[in-house]
Amino acid sequence: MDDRKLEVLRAIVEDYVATQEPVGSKAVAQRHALGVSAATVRNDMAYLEEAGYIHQPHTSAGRIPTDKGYRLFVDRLGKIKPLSTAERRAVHRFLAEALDLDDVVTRTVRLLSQLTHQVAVVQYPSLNRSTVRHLELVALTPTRVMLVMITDTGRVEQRQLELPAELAEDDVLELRRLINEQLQGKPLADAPRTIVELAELARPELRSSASALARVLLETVVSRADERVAVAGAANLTRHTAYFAGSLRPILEALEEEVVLMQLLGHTDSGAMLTVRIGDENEIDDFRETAVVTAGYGPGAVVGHMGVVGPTRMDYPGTIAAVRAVARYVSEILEQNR
Amino acid sequence: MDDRKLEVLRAIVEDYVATQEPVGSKAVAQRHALGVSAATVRNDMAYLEEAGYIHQPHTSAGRIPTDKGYRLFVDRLGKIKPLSTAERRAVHRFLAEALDLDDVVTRTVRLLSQLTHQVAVVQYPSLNRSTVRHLELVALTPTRVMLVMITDTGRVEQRQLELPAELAEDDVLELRRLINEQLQGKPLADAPRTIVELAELARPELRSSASALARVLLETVVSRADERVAVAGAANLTRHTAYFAGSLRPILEALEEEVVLMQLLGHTDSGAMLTVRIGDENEIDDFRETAVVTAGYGPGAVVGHMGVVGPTRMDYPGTIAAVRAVARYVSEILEQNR
DNA sequence: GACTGGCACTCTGAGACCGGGAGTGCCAAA
DNA sequence: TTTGGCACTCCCGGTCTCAGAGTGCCAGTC
Repeated sequence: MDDRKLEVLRAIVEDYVATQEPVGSKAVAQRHALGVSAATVRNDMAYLEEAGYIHQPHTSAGRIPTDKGYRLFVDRLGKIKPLSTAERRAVHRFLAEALDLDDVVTRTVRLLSQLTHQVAVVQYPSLNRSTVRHLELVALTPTRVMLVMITDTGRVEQRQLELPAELAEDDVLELRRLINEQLQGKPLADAPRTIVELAELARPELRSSASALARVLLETVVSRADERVAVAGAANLTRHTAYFAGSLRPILEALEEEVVLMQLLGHTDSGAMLTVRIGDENEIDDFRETAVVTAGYGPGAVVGHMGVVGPTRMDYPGTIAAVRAVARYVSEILEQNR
Repeated sequence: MDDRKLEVLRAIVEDYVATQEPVGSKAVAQRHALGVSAATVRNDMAYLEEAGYIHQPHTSAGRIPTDKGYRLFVDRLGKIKPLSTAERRAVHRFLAEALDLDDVVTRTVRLLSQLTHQVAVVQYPSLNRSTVRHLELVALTPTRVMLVMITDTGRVEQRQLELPAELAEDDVLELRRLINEQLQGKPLADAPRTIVELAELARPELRSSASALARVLLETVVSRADERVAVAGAANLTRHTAYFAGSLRPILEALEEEVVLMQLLGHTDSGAMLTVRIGDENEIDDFRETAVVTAGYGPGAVVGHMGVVGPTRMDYPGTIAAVRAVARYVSEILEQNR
């Protein structure tokens, strides 16, 4: 395809994103100093439409990019526009103040939504990809203990459980020592194997308690594993109220379903640090009219994902830059806290 | 005021809530076997309008209740309609499965929003009204500890802090003993006084660490105190999209502001177990077009609030019944777990 | 005095109609 | 390959009309 045709496509995408209105040949020829007349642009547009990159809502209207058009724009045309230094500084300052992981996640999700004016979604560091830093047992009553697990990413999970037998103070300490010996420093993905052996290693008197513990640990690691997600900026969806028309409700509903959000963030192109999914590329039906920009984050390896959801007619260069910058900085913070 | 006039008002409220359209004299006379003609109803309506309970969007339209009209309805006319036994059983079953407090709150807020088809808001048990069950110190590194606080309502707060000096294992145990001695079983509202004395009670070598701990404890108790709130069912707002017209965004935004939500739940009529605030009765501007139904909950004394937010044209009897039932059952659960 | 049927009046909302304007496709010429 | 010109299409916003719903008021009845 012609270089100029690509320029025309870029012009259409940029103008449409800016004005929210179909853009005509005349506007393109005038505003984007292509050095050709509107008639020429019309020819190019006819080609682009034929090829499926743009379409007309009706005869005698301007053109609108299709999903395929946005895709081409993102892949080849959009020059990522880096954040302004002021923005960059604000991001750093805001995130640096975070006290602990919860705080980091909460601040991140707010920041992302404000920066992009879209809905932001941040996954807590996946337990599967973390290692155990420490396990603590707190006796609440003789038969009730609280299990606290702290990972290298700073995530803290806590569960309470009822024990089959009363435990003395020393017993608690022994169990604590035992589970820490078995799990400390180990990646949680490998934990299930180790956990099942726990009961056997305990003194006979502690067997039943140890296996109760093991059961809860397994549950925490396996079933609850990735479920935590933070969302912010849902109000931004109303900016595009015309766009989403009647379909606002299903999106709001989907945003409250952790499972759905995990899918949304999860399907990342292996390898790529940043993924953009546009319209029909989303496998979840409710998001067929949206674009999703996600990035992995983590100290070294990826331990979680974050991203934003908006209309396909979004400012891709700006959004991509914001998501990437924030993901990188959060990774740095996790690195430091390790 | 005439008994029949009240009946007319009830009819208008009920029909308007059901149909979302202004209701005329004929409809009232026909559907609500009042035994009088439409003309008579018209006279009553003229009176009700004069008195400010209803109004006409324009001449030649039916009548719509005003905030004042809803208020009268709620105070004197709406017979609370109890939940069906099926619903009641579902509530019990769903909440009984909760594993810990987080789970209770999450389930409660979902339940409320599903039961009422509105946005539900649930405050975590206020720290100010809880007592300390246990405090735990977990050494993460020689100079970093995690402080875990567990209250009688099952709420768990955890914070990490950097210490000014290295601590030996015994030191940690001693500090733990110290803070537990000082705080265990005490209401957190009284805690600040006790906390400031902490440092003085510690051995000289531990003073600096103890005061760092005290500082974090104070922060947790005072500034973070009531800030936790859970929200669900925002998607339900779109049901009333016509009603909220352009004002959907501010409401969505307000729902993400914990401070605002706390105000919304906080201003409860002293004494009353259940509060209904209609339209202008809400002190927060963004909620001037909504109705808010809130109830306190807690084992014995009130430790937190929950409620729903919806359009003033809501099903008050049903909503009130649902909020009350759920609040009661959550209170029971907290009672059991105490 | 309270209620009722009748009637004239008002106002909205939906549909029909219309003209301007934006944008197109195509063609012949450069 | 590009361009200016031109006929054509279709939306959008405005005006107009009309039926329908609902009212207020009045005079008559119980």
